[in-house]
Amino acid sequence: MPPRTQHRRTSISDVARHAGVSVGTVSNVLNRPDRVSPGTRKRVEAAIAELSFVRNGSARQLRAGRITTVGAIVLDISNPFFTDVTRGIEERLTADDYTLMVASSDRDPEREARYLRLFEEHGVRGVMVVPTADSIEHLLAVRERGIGVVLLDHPSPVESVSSVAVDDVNGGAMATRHLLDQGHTRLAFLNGAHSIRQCADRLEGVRLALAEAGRDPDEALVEVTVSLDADGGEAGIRALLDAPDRPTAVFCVNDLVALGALRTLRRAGLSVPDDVALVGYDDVTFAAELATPLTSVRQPRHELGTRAADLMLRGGDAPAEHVVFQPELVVRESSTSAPA
Amino acid sequence: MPPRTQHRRTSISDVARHAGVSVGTVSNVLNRPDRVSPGTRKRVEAAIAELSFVRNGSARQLRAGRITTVGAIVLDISNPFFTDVTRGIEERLTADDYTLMVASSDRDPEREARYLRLFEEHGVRGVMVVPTADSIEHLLAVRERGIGVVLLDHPSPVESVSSVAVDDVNGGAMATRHLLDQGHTRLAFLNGAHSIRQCADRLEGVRLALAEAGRDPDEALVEVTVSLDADGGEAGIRALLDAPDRPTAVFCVNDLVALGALRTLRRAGLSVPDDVALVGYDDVTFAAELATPLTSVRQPRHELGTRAADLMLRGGDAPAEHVVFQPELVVRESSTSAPA
DNA sequence: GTGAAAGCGCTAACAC
DNA sequence: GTGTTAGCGCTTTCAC
Repeated sequence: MPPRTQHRRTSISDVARHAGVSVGTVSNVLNRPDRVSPGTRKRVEAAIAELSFVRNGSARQLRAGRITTVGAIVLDISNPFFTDVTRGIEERLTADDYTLMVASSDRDPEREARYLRLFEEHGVRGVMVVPTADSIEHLLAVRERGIGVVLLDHPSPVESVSSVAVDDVNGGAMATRHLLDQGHTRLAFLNGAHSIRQCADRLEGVRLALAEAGRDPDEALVEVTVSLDADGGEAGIRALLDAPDRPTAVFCVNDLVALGALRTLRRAGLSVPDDVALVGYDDVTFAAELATPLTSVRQPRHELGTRAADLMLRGGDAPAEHVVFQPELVVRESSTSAPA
Repeated sequence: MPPRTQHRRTSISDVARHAGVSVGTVSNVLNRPDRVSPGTRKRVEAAIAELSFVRNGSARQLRAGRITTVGAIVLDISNPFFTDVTRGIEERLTADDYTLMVASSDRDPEREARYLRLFEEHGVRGVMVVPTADSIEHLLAVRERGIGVVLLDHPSPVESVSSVAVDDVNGGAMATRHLLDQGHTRLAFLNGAHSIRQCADRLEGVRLALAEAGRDPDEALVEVTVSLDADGGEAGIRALLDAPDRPTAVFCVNDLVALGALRTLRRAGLSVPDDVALVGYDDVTFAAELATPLTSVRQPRHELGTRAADLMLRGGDAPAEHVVFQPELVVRESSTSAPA
């Protein structure tokens, strides 16, 4: 049976009494030690230690409005992309002694709204959000109430809200140009639903690069809509294998999809890259570690986070900024042979 | 220039004034709506909407002591294992309308202590901690102050502190027995530092299984100490390849290490599993998706989290519990041919 | 350098 | 059913 003594938490006045000083003095020791004479300070510090006093953050925040907490809402915390972004945020915040509360919306606008309210109740100084929907009305409302808002991995639709994003159009274009450079003419794109901004943008980039090369996107490209995981990649490749005019190159909207695609191609007896070239997106940890290392579009995940936190920590009166990072194509074996 | 109006947050008394009622009534609408007549309730709700009022959580908590926040400190939030554990925790907490604050200690006892204090200041009801060190003195101190403590992925060294863990000794033994069953006689174990409890335990399991089979662990086993990532696996295999008596089976302390091992074996022209059988640990998402699907020891990550949250949410006077889950061996191609 | 006291926004106990 | 009010623990003037 644990001795979980449920007595009242020891408060600043307990410490004051124990040290024979006033609560104001204890508060000074805690917040402006230089204002207190060394003697009393020692005494108060001893009392704090003896009673193992821990400040009540709620009271502190209620009184002082001193807010050192920031919230972040990402689409899916188990996605390595967002994990790395989060770490970037945390690293930057820690440097300024801020704390981060993270939540995952799981692409559900209701969950996003729920966490948003929760963070607001907890008096966060600001929130960094990967929006689930294109509308950011609700975020503007939050901002009206004096809470900082930074859009994560999403370009801002309005001038007044800061944002940090990666150029997905260019990412799609880079991947496509690379495949065209390798001599491929029939391309497939395993993509997610166009309602997901990243997917729509990457498609736009693909079409752009095709047009650039003088190809008609409607002819040179087969787009297959799949779920954003390995099963999606498997289904996508199955659909392509059955088609009469098999593409020689497949671009996948993320690395998990590419993983499923790779597996399925191999099982079908096709060689990557000799029969089919493959390019993924995100450059997750294991992309380089696969039996056939995967060419992938790398995004500056960590920097995305640190930069977002940067924008968050600037004063509320600083003008909004819209940062757009450029992705980088990491070429590996999965795309570097000439097509058969 | 954002209109970040820094005026005072609208409070419950603003709402009361706007609706022409008292603060008590507004509070009642918020907390016990049934106590309020439908007419006034409507009016108050309208005022809340119009002023877009959001409750001040600090004041609420300060007054009511109503604590619905729980903290979790894991070793490394970017490790898929801990991500899944965290999701399990969150899921369970959400069901009871609790909120989770997550932090990553990065195996640094100082960071652990820092977050522990922070959580305590924020008045969390309890903390779930994967301890960085074997000592849990500091956690006992926290518990003394009325805060619940549950050890995560770590068996409790004391009866009075609840814990949730997975049997790593058995996990190591299962993997080893499987390899022995396949006819292997010369085994290697790519392991981490023994100061990490999981590593020490898994080694114990390996030796146990060898002894069980009548083998002398010191003879039948080569242990190589590596870093807990893919580079570690690569280095480990390199060391083994140079050895005179190459093992025919390699057990890796986690799947990332196994990934590096797999890659390096292939590059050396060795077939997995025909030349060398391979077993990993954790059964991460991509284990099944590799060109040679990886046999791995699966841990009930999600359940580990939900169970820990369960223990956390029980009343403070419930007796401590020590839950130990059993891992499960997931057999795939990387270990299922007879040795060459 | 130190103490006294006001009050942050809220909930709950108690009047009416 | 609704209003009034006392604090929760803290920071911060403002006296002394």
